[in-house]
Amino acid sequence: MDNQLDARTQHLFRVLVENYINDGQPIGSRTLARVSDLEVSPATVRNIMSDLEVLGYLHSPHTSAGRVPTAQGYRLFVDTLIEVKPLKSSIVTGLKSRLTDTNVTQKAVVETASNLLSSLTHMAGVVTMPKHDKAAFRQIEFLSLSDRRILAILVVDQKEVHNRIIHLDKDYSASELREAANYLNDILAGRTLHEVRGLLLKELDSVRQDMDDLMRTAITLGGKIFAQEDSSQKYIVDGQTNLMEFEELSNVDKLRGLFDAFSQKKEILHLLDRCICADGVQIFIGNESGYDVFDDCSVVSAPYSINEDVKGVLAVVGPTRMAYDRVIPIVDVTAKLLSEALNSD
Amino acid sequence: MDNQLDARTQHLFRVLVENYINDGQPIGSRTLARVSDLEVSPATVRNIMSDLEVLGYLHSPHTSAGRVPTAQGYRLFVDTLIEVKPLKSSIVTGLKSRLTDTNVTQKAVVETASNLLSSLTHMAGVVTMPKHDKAAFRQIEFLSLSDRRILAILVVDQKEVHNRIIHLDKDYSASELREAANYLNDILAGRTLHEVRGLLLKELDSVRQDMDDLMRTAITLGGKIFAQEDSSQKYIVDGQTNLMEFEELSNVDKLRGLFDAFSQKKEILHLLDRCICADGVQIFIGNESGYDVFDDCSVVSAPYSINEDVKGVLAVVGPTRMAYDRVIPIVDVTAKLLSEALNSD
DNA sequence: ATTGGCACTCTAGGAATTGGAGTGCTAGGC
DNA sequence: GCCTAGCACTCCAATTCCTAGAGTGCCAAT
Repeated sequence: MDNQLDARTQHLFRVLVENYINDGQPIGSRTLARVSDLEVSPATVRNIMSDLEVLGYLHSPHTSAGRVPTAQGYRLFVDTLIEVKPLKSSIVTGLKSRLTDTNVTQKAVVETASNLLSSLTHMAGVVTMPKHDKAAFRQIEFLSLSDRRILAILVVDQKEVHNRIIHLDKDYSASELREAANYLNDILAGRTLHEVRGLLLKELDSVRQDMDDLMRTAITLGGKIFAQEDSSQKYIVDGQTNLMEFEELSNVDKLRGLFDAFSQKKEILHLLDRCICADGVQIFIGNESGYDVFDDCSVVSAPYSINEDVKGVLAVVGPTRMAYDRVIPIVDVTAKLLSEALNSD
Repeated sequence: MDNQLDARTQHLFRVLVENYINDGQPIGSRTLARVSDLEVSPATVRNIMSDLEVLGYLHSPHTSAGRVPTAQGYRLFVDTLIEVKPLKSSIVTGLKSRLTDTNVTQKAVVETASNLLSSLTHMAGVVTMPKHDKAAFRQIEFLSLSDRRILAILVVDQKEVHNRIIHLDKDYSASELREAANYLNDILAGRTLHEVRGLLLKELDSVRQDMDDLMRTAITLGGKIFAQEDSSQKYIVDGQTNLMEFEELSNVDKLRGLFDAFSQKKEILHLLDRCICADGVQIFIGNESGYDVFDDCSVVSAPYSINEDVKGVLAVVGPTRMAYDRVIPIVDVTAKLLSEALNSD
């Protein structure tokens, strides 16, 4: 395909996309000729638009309705034509101050980020919870409940706390539990959760008579804990309802599909997982994401990291017709600030 | 107002409401005469319907559209005419088994309950998290983070764990923290959180030189922890999107209002708090709740308790035109089973 | 290559029409 | 006095028809 558009064509295309993004109406040749500030007649513009349509960048809803960008058109726009507007520094400062409130848990920070994304963009904000694989084990405690059930409290990194209930085959005394905890704390100190998991699984395999009771107990308990998947919620959404404002999504069925996707989480997580390896802002336009529910949506995402390690992804979800030039820097900056905020722990 | 309707009128009214609930179409006199199994002509039915309209139980959307129940009509129906269908015992068993999975945390049980409510009714299910005021203090641990920040882990009742980060004015050594925790564990053991809060506040007032350092430290830390409001989410919603299916709510603005209410939580919490003192199932029909967002909705709620103390409320939210005879027992039974499930801890 | 002109297409919206559903009223029957 | 049949009336929902407006595509002229 002839990828190089001549300068005038590019200009017209950009003006068209910008205008369409602004007011949502298909743009006709006359309008475009007027707003483009070029001294050309509508007829000329028509020819050019016709070319662009053949190339797959534009599309007519019907014969007499002007043109709108296709997904491919948005892609071209975003990749080569867009002029990203940097955020006002006052906004950046505001974001920063709301994110770096050291008095809150990681989860609260993530919720704030999600909220900021959605309120700045008037679309839906999504932030995945930080991955814990590389997080450092810090401490474990056991508390015995009734009936051979034990509450395990696991502290990770600086301030994340997880608790799980495990069932046991036999009773353990309080002191046994304390000693097992001490033992585990000893041998696991400073390791990453990933290592911890591996270690325990290996040891569990080789539980033999030559271990003393203490070790056996400890390994058994530890194994049970790390065998469980962490069932806590994997991402935080905010501003879902903003999506109801958009006409292109006002079809109740589409909306329902989207909302269900948000609450089932599966598809969205898959999509976001794919963004985690990208370097900066990544954009999925319309069907590019590969998920039907997002057919009329775009997702603008960026990974965030803690101490240089990528730990999660944040994203904005909205209609394909969104103000990319505004959203991209918002996502970009929020990701950076979130990284900073979590780093400082 | 003449409150006693004659038997035939009651019968007709009930049939009308039941039919309207079933298929959502306004009922005309001819239809009603036919389905009511009474040997009366449509004209007679018309007269009766006209009376019911004067009394405020029915309403015509327009001149030639049959009639639908008003909120007051639903109220009459629910209070005096309804025949509640008991749940099949197989369903009850199913509910029970899903709720009494002892391997999970309180929060998970509440989430399950919410999910059951929504999936059984195809409407939205809401369950408040158990109140903790009367919950027993069990144990507290301190973990020092960097920068004079401390992670406090608070175990309540049998298996609820809360963690908070507190800021301090000076550094404490690990052993100081351990001793403070021990001290607090000692003096607070077995008390309710309510008592604990009161106790600490009182002591905090009278922190004087005559206390030793240990006590001062402990009281200060404890005070800081219990001064913070518990910011964890206060209720769990499931099946919001089910509400999109109902034509009477398909107005995007109404739906948006509802969804926003769910995510802001404030109004819904107020409403549910009012139910907490009721004894059994309570129903708010249309504007009875006093909140505009619920104008076209009904809320069917019931409190649940742990060890005889009311700890929370669960509810189903749906359109006023809902199958009360099905929903009421579902809410009722779920509340009882949830109580049981949480009791057994 | 660009432009003006013109015929053509399509849609959104309004006006008019029609059939169906249901009511309210009245007069007559039990 | 209650019930009923009949009838005129009302209103809505769906259909059709029409028109104005917007925009295109093509062609011939520059």
